[in-house]
Amino acid sequence: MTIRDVARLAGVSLGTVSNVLNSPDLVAPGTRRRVLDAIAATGFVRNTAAHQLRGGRSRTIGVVLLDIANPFFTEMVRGAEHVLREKDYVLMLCSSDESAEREQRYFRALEEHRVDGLLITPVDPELDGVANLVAHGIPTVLLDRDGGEHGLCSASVDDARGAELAAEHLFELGHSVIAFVNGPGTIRQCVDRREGARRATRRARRLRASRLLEIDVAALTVEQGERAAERLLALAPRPTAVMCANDLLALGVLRGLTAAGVAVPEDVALVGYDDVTFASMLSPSLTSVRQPKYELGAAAAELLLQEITSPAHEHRAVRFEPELVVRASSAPATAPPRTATFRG
Amino acid sequence: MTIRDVARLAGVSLGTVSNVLNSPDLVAPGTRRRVLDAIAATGFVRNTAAHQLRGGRSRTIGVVLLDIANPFFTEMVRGAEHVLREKDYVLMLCSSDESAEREQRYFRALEEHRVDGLLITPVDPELDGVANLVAHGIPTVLLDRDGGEHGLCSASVDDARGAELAAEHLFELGHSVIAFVNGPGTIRQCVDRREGARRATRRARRLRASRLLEIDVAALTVEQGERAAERLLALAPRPTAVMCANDLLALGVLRGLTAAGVAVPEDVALVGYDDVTFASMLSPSLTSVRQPKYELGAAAAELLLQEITSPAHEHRAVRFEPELVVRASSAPATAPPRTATFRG
DNA sequence: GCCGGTCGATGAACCGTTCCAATGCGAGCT
DNA sequence: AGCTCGCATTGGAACGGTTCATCGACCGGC
Repeated sequence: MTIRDVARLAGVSLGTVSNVLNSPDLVAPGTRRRVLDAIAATGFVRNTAAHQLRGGRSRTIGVVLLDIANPFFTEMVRGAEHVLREKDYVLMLCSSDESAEREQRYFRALEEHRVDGLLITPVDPELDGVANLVAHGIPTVLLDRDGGEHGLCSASVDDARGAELAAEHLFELGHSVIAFVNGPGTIRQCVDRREGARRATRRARRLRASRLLEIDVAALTVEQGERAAERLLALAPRPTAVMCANDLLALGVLRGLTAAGVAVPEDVALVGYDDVTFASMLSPSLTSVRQPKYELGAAAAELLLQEITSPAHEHRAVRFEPELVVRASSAPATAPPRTATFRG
Repeated sequence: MTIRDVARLAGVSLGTVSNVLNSPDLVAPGTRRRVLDAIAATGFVRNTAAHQLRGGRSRTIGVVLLDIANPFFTEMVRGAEHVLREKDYVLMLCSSDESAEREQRYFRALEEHRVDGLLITPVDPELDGVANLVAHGIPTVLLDRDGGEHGLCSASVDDARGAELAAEHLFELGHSVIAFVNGPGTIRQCVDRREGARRATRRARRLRASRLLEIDVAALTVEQGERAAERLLALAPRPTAVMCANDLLALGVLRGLTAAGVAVPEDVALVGYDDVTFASMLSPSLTSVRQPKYELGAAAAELLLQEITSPAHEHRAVRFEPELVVRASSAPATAPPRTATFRG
């Protein structure tokens, strides 16, 4: 069913049908009626490819994520989708699964599809793959990465600030020795969060003796958290509070401590990071740092729309503030600290 | 950068460039070299729209989900993506958010984009919106819905069987009175799971006195689970085992029982459904019914590929078996049943 | 009766690629 | 030399819409 079939049925030229579709006010009401009837009768569906070929936009946005099954990313996608569907955009969603080669393949495919813009969580922190796309003039916005230094639009969260909030919270509760169970330095987020925790510690030290004991683990998993709990119990001085680089680690620590007979929050206060869905469902419910995921995606989409519509465009790196959600797992320090509770 | 620019630079006709791209063996090695060099020099990227217009496929699959932020769906998408990316397909992902109107809008957009096929979790169980697409001849496969009765391909899980497994497991552990905390009858899954639980109960009754106490709640949430726990404790005869229509309910029940001083699994055995990530992380770790989500998506994608490539195609409704994952929350019944443990 | 202007409709060019019939050319055969 | 054959390459039509210059009809004014 083409525009030509519609024209024939309505007894007009194909140009007129096109006008009915694109600028209806140019067409006389009677003719317009007849054409619309013919469209309904034929079940005509406009062909985006032809539209696009003649110089129009593709009404398509490419989204390349590290992992499509990760709720953090999908919540961002949801935010982006809600913004973009208002403008009749459709998302082409690709999961690079953290493979640079696969990412490159997808970039290529999206370029061939002539997407109007791209939302990317890049595999390579140096943005090698992305540079190519930008050089080709495809509007691009980074997700969950600061693109400022590369002159790109981006929407990201201040990870240092999040860890700072967590540490600050624990110091303010009266804890003076805090353990920070952190992931490997190869992960940017871990590096940033360490920086934030240290910053808070430096500030706390001005008020009273304060220490941050850093415990690095190999991965951000529950199992690693359980192992970290064992190491925690052997520490001297023994921390009365623990913060973790993410909620899975925190859950592991919680299990490890509970198994060893250490009560949370009575003996040790615990704070996670990410505020995943189940954080609020644990017993005790977990204090955690929430990232504005939906807003992140929505903001990135807005930036992209701006970049698409206005060619001369000032690149902006939007940075969001994380939020500390205080729940039951973090209680004030008992005075004096009940270090005796630990079984070395 | 078009194929014409490449042709000019290489000093050949545009037909030759097309041949280099599509059937390289038709072109003399020397010429091929020159053309490839020219392609590299110009940075030429093939335009899918033009390709598609000329009669090719769009290499695009539309995926319409109820909720893109729901891990159940995204895990399916991951399975589908892994299959489809091997064939150089890109996914157009749309979240209907359970709105029929929005779903319809997306269907329309995907049709205009001339997707080669569709993967759908339909909003309307009667498939009103989908019928239109099928009539237009767009290959369509249903996800997580049985399409057999509508003559459609589909990949779904046998929900009745899952609940049957759960109930069977509890009866086999020696429990004779089981409570089933189920969601509203407007949700297909809840209806099917009820059916399965009843089936298992009928069978258990042949061996010895067995009862299924059905407790219906308004929604599949943690909060509703907690409320259900209160109702559970007031039941007579008192169940020694509880199965739930999903893991959130189970978590709520767990919290409710624990708060009332009832121990799981010592006093009451507990089984969930879905096996969400945190099910294994709870204390006690939750016995649950796992659905082969990834396989579901992958199978749907395979079916779709078949339907796309072979025009005369026998529609198939693939049905997966769920799997019971036994963990710590379900223990054998103590004999005689320690109903005294309950505080009415 | 002629002119200018407006409104509505027309049709051809164009977008970038694919596909196919046609062409050119050299080798091999009679 | 004339012919056929095969290979490499070419040129142009086609895909389905959009855009725009153009055209025709009609009306009012002089």
